[in-house]
Amino acid sequence: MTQQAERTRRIPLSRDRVLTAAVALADEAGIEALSMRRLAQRLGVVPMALYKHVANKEELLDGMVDVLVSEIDPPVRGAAWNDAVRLRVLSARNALLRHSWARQVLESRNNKSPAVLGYMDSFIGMFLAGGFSIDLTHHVMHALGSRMWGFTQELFQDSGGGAAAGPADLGPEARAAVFREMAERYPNILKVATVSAHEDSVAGQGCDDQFEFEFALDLLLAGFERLHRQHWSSTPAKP
Amino acid sequence: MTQQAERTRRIPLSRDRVLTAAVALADEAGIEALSMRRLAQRLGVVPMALYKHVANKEELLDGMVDVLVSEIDPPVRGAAWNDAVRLRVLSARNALLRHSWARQVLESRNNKSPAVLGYMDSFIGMFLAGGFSIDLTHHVMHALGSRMWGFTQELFQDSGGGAAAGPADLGPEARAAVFREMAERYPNILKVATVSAHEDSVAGQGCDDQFEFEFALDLLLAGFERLHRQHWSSTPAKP
DNA sequence: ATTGACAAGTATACGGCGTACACCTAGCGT
DNA sequence: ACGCTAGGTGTACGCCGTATACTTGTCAAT
Repeated sequence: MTQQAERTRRIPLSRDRVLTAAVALADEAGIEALSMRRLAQRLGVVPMALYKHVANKEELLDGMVDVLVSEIDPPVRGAAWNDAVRLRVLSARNALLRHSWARQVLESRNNKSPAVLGYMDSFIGMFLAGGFSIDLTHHVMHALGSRMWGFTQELFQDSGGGAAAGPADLGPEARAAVFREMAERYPNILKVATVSAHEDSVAGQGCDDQFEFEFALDLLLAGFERLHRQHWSSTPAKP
Repeated sequence: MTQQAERTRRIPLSRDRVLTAAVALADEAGIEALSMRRLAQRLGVVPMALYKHVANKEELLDGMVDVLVSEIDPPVRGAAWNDAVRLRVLSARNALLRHSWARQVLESRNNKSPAVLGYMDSFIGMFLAGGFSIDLTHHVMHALGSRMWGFTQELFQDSGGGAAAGPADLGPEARAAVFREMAERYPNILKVATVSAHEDSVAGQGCDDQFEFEFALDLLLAGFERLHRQHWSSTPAKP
């Protein structure tokens, strides 16, 4: 009976179950809250049990990236290269935005899993299918960089008030003082921050990240197209 | 005498000394080896002594970024905007390349110190001085993203052999097997990897990171220039 | 010269982390 | 019936950041 009860109650661990739980935990509690111990607890298991399914925490993170990659749509078929690339990147971005930990984890990984290599391979394939030379494709991939994953370093996401000021909200007079100091010390930041702010707040929610992302993406894609049309090559002459 | 000896032997700690030592330690031993305890040891002091000069490890890292920023050249005066931007970015890149920890630390920071804000402000100033609209400048800064700091996510820096394969060097027959499997599973990666490899190795030291960086940078700068010339605006029409 | 405030450095301890290692145990092919 | 093995356990180690409470060395005002 005890065996029976336990058998029905507890489905055995597996690499997949571990990875899925890790993703869920990181989604909910943030990547900094993802520890082997907490993950084990969530799975109703002792910490060391995880090590029967992943070699160590690094491999756990690699596995989480694989989960992420599996959520990216395959390339659309029969589209022009630029549409294909654009859609794929935006699909990756959607996956990324669903998982707040993804950017940080992707940035920290060096060794590529088969899933990651597969994604990169098929990504490269879109340019080659579009008639790009291997040479140009190579450089174009570098130029895309992390934009291939649908993200870039965000510059202005900070907490508004200048410096490492303070966590507390400020009264209106203090706000004005901060504003005045900002205007004096960082006049240019203030200009771009206010031009796009709909609220009266300094550096409010004025930045539409999605717009910024697509702006830069399209700028690059247009540049790629131009180079492709003029048969650009990194080694201009061959004797 | 004892006092005298100790006074001469030990110059007192200071925030600057702490930050400088932290930078040196991270330079030499890698960022993952930088702990408060090790840093204290290097300074001949008990760990908690550091906390009289930095609030916590986060602030230590922020301070290290400030050191980094201080190594970036100021903008050249009297140059065209694109030359100014280009030179400044490459100067930042040089500073970055001197400190292997810089990329990772910059990526992880959210709150900007005054030094960082100052750099951004003067960076923005280069575009404005070049006649860019505030609107375009804003989007252009986003498009640059981390390239402002002289880096991008490196894509191909991995350890050659596919997958999370193994740490050991392989014999020639094993190498060939890996190669064959790569060719089968990741044909496109293999193409771009081999076209730029001077050695017979797969994904050898074929990538000239500096070239790739400048390639993408110049592509973006050219795009910026085009938009500027045609008076691009994110809000095309005004009633 | 004495004192006493204050800043700099110390000592100890806590809770958390990743994970090495030895152990148990259930289920299965023989 | 038996032993192998895969999966799960218990304990322990060394590291980490840092809270708290202490000593000590310096110097200004008395």
